[in-house]
Amino acid sequence: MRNQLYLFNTLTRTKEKFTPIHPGRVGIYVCGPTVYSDVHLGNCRTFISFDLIYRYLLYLGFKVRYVRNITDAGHLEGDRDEGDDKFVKKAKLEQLEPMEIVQKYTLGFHDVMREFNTLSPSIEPTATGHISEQIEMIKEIISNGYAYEINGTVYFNVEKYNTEFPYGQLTNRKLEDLLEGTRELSGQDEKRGRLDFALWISAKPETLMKWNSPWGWGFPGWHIECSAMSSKYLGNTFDIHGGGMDLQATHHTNEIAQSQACNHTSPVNYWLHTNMLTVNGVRMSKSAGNGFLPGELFTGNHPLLDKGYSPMAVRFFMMQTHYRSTLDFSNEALRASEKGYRRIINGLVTLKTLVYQPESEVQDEKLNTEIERLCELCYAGMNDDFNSAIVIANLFNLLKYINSFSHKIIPLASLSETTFEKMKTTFIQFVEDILGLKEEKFYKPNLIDDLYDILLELYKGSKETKDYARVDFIRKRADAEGIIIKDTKEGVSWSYKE
RNA sequence: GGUCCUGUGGCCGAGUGGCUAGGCUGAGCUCUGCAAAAGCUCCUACUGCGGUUCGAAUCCGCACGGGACCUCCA
Repeated sequence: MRNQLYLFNTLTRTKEKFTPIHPGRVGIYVCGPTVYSDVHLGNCRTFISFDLIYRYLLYLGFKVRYVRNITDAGHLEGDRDEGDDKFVKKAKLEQLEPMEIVQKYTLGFHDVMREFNTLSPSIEPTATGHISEQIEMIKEIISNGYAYEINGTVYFNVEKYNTEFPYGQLTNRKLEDLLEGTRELSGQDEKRGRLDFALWISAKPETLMKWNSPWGWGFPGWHIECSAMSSKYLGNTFDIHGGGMDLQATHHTNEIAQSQACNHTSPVNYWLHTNMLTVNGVRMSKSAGNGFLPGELFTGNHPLLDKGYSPMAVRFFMMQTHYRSTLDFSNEALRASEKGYRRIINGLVTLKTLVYQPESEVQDEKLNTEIERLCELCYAGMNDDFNSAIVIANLFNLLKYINSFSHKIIPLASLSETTFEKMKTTFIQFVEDILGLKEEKFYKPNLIDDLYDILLELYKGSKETKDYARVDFIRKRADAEGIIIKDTKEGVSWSYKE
């Protein structure tokens, strides 16, 4: 394990040295998507950022249990603890069963995550699969005196909780300030406190997704699922909890309160929050309607896009920025990243072909030191709160040398074999294993067809100049690849060898 | 209104109390049949005004600009 990992803890608003609860093991929970519609690029950024974090923890040799949930129930529209569940609303719209919606968008989400080359979490629990755990937790919170039931709905008593624990700790806010930002309770409200939130919501007759509970038929509130599932799989106190910054004030604040009220302990040691993706300076969000779907981005089929950008170019684009900074989306920025990504990958391919051959030449002491230094800077970058931007900058610095070696501008033998190996493994591991970038050979869908066309043109040209040696060569090589080149009356074409 | 964050070169983006990240773009050079790639060089910034300091873009204050959260959202 290299040096020490530091990470920015939202709870303390400082960069802290990372010390896992159990040496060598890390438990991490990340709030996953609500699968009632397609994930947009902003959602993807969070998951890609945590993929980087997960990958680096693995790289450091930790045994990591990475839990990322799927929210497939109980997520209300609006803040009044009434009205339909998002899934039901969408289901009515699409004339589908709620679980059909869940299935459709869960699969879609997984496809997108795969395109972005993210590693799968260790456990991907669903809210609907953990209803009883949530009910048990709510029961415990009630019996501990932090929640009350009214007409089949259970509310968390924030003001009472706040007398013992700092409710607004995660966003550094006092209860009075929070209260100031909320509306007066109207006569329709049944909850007692303005900040109280629902743990369990009573079902209406038309509610489709409902479960029986001690408080009657209903469904769980949004926040309780994460508390229930994180404690189930990671314990009452675990190492890292992550999510987008937009979840900090409400969802995560409530999660802490629930877990504390239930388990009498603070649930998480390190809270990590990723920043937002913006479009023209404004946050990308579902409600703002400025979200890009990954598919639109890949194909370029969107009014704001000049062209399509490949998944790896987009991943690289995100990696060039630190996860806690906002990232502004523009064609110009994306184009720049696309080029940068290709340079890195070309370098990667080049590097893999480089073979060290010691020569009698004198080694360059300073060069060895410099290369070693650049390698160390990559580790230092990641250890400093997963600063992938620093890593990439230093990879480019290394790339300059890699290209110089490859072009024999600098003789490779001026490096010691140890330094060469270090450069090689550092570059390859950082690009592939940590940043999660891979060579996209054929992200251009028609590339192979186009290459056939080129081949056939060469073939035709060779026939015209009666270069039969070349003609035979092309045909033989194509045949070896399982492709038959045919001269027909209509012209030259090819088919698969039968 | 409340609570915060932020303002870096043509663009995107790191970072730090003094040792000028990096990428993209543009210009030039080397190499080169042409081209590409690659290497080298140049364009060298930190919103404005004060203050602290031997020294600040980096710390503090004020002003202005941008944004987030406080309501569903990664």
